[in-house]
Amino acid sequence: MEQILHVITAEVKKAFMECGYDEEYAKVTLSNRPDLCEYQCNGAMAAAKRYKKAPFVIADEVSGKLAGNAMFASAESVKPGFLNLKLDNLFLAEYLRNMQQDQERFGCEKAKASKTFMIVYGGPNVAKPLHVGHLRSAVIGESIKRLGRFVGHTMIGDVHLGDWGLQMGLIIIELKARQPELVYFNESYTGEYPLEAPFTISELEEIYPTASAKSKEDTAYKDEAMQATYELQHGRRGYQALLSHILNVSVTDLKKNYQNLNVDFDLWKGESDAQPYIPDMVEAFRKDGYAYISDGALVVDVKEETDTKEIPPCMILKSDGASLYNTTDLATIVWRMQDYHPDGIIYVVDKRQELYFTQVFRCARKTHLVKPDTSLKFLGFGTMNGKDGKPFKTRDGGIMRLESLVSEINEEMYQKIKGNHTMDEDEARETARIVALSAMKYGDLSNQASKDYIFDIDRFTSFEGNTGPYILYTIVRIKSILAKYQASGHTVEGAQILPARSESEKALMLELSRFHPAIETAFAELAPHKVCAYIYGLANAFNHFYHETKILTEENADVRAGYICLLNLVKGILEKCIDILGFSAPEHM
RNA sequence: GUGUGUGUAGCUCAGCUGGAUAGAGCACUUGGCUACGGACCAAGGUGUCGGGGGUUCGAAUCCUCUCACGCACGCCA
Repeated sequence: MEQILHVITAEVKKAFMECGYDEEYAKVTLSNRPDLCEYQCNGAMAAAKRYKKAPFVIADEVSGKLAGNAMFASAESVKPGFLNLKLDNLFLAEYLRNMQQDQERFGCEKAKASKTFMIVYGGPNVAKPLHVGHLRSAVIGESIKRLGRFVGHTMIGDVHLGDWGLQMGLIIIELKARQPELVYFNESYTGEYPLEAPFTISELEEIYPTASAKSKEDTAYKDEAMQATYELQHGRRGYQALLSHILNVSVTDLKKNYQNLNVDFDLWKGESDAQPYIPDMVEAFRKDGYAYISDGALVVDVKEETDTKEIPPCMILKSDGASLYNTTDLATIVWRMQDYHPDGIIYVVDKRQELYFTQVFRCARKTHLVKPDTSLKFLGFGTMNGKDGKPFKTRDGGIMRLESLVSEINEEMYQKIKGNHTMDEDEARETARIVALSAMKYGDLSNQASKDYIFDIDRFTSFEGNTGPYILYTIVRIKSILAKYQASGHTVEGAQILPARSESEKALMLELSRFHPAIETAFAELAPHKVCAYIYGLANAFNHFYHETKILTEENADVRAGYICLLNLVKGILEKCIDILGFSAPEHM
């Protein structure tokens, strides 16, 4: 269905034209003075110059045309030249009834041109546990993916594993030092390798840091690791078998961890999947004259005349002929285009990599890895800081594992929930987990992604203010009222949303009608925080209404049923929005 | 050095892309429990929007200069 703002604008445009003014001045926006009106149009002031009339005169003429229009309760012109609009209660109620017809999308139309986007987020490394630095990418990426799907696009999420490079060589030689007798290290072995991995995930997580530390002190050890990396990348059988063990063990563990965050990926591709595409791609760069040797390395120039700063060339091969991060990322674009033909690729990555990605994007365009109309979007996010404003660390200054952070919040939430209700231990634990996830995700998503933000457990887990738990609490409260209504034997059969009977009800209904534009701009700007801002406003409007209105004890059965219909819509939209944000509400809390 | 981002109430953050008196939450003060879930609601005051200049009917928002801090700048990922 048409957005309410468009419906109103169309009506105001008509009035402008009937008065002899260009319809471009009839731009209607949400009021920034809710005490005066609900919607406003400032076009008269802009039109004043062109028509050489006082703005007030123009606004007056237009408001005269709108007088008596069934859409508006009032349309008045004010001082300098504002046009202040209030909606008719019946018009608004009918609009909401239409929204309610559609319990899936609430009348929100799908994008006219449905596109396919690949969204790259997560970015974990194999053999290394997830740490707090991985949280934002996962949380933001997941919500953008869901937002895009709701808006009507095909979103393909790819985790993009870090499974290539020196880290693999390090693991291999450390494993060799510990268990030299394993067949993987026997070069003359030609048989099948065991199906079972020679290590567990926790061993793996201990092996890597140990090897990494050794390599920093022992250059011979590091050389050996580099040699192993080289051999792995050039097809040594035993090492490749080890790589697939490492991958299997890691991915199984990663899936479990992401599942706890309600994050899932369509593709579990990694850097290693891009390797087969590198030789041909590099050869083509050479042949087509894009790549040349500079200081021994193979590079592609990516500067543009409009640059305010010298953009260094995009390096394709190091002077020793080895590939690097850039090479892998470009080759990844090759298979993405070849296998999925996306209209765009969205990278949800730490914002510090912005320069690097502009190089990659320009290189991909210049060398025609992507079509001219394929969008390459860098969605850079800021750092997650502790309460001291510095990057989030454990108490002793180390890097905190994501698992530890999650269980800390779960515990914090459990302490708040237990004992408050007639919930058994298991239910309380599960509820705490659900609410804690909302606290963590909402705490992150309610900030602009591109900015650094302060991760404050006490604030995020609070049930008051602009927090996840507050939103969930509002939903749970509505569920409780609806359940009571049903239990009392009443039904909403044949009932519908009625025109507002109070200020707070009208305000609530206006918030509901803003659902479509809120979602659409959130996706257009890749800004989940706008969804948060919307539901916070909606939850506030509901609580305000709830506080002033007797719902279940309302004596008029029609009015009562109308309230229930309204509550159903509020609940439906809140639940849809938190689903888009990537969390859910419990039954009780 | 070059580029880039940030700077809004004591704290944490919004500000619909130029509009009316700059908004929320936390904290603080006060009031409201016959609980449709009080984990809530209502009321109260707090600002040189980092600073100066400019553009215009009108600027937190656009331009310019400037200060502070962060970040990035070819063989790491």
